[in-house]
Amino acid sequence: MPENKKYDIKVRLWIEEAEGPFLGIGKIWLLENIQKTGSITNAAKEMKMAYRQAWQLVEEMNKRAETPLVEKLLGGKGGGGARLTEAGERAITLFYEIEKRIKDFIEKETQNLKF
Amino acid sequence: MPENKKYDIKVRLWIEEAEGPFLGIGKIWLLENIQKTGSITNAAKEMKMAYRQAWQLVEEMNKRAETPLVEKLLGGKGGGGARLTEAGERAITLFYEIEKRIKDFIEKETQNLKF
DNA sequence: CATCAGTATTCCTTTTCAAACATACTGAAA
DNA sequence: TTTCAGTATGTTTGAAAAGGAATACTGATG
Repeated sequence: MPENKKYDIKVRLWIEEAEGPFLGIGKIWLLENIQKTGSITNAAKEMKMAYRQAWQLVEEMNKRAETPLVEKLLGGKGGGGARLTEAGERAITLFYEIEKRIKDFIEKETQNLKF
Repeated sequence: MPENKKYDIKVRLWIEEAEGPFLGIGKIWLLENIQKTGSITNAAKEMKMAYRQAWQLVEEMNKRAETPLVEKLLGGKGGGGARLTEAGERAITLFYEIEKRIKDFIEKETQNLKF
């Protein structure tokens, strides 16, 4: 009688666009942190990620979405900041919705895997 | 009227086990090539991957499956070789089955994404 | 018109991780 | 008992990505 290890299915999903991967869970987290902190700088700190990279991700998202997901405020009181556009907020919601549907499906459909 | 880019959902799935990721599409391809060529060396060549790495992947798979997926033949005429065990063959089938079910589901469930 | 905090951007260092290299080991068969 | 092709394994190298570090830019506000 074999010792019966436990195996389960993991899945990672992302939105793809003509030029390649467009939006995955990493960028979604970044969006959430921008929403929460009001700036790219603080979002990056929160995630222990370099500002440089966070900024690049935002650039890419904005360029490749039909309409920008993040609105950036330059200069002024507090130096500026960043906040989500409506499209940005919708992106978060939509992503999690899709993810949940898929994960629920997987949980239902796959059990007792053996290798 | 916006230019309507096309977005779709991509998914990558793998089998997870206590110690982490256990079996994804990369290892499945390796299994298939071992099956096809009869050795790790030739499978690796086929995939333009270093023998060393292919061998390590096989080791890992074998250790972490309940029963080895690849049987290795050492020395002898032709130097030996490798072939799939029954468990190895089942792994391939099972993996693709699960993948197909999930991808079909995604295709049905998600269309007209907008960002 | 100086300040200030966040955005924008370049450059350089470090880390990581894959690929390449090198070298034993194995055992059937001639 | 030599050959041979594949397995087994350590070491080295190198390229790409991540991670700082440094610097300029922006504009509301006092």
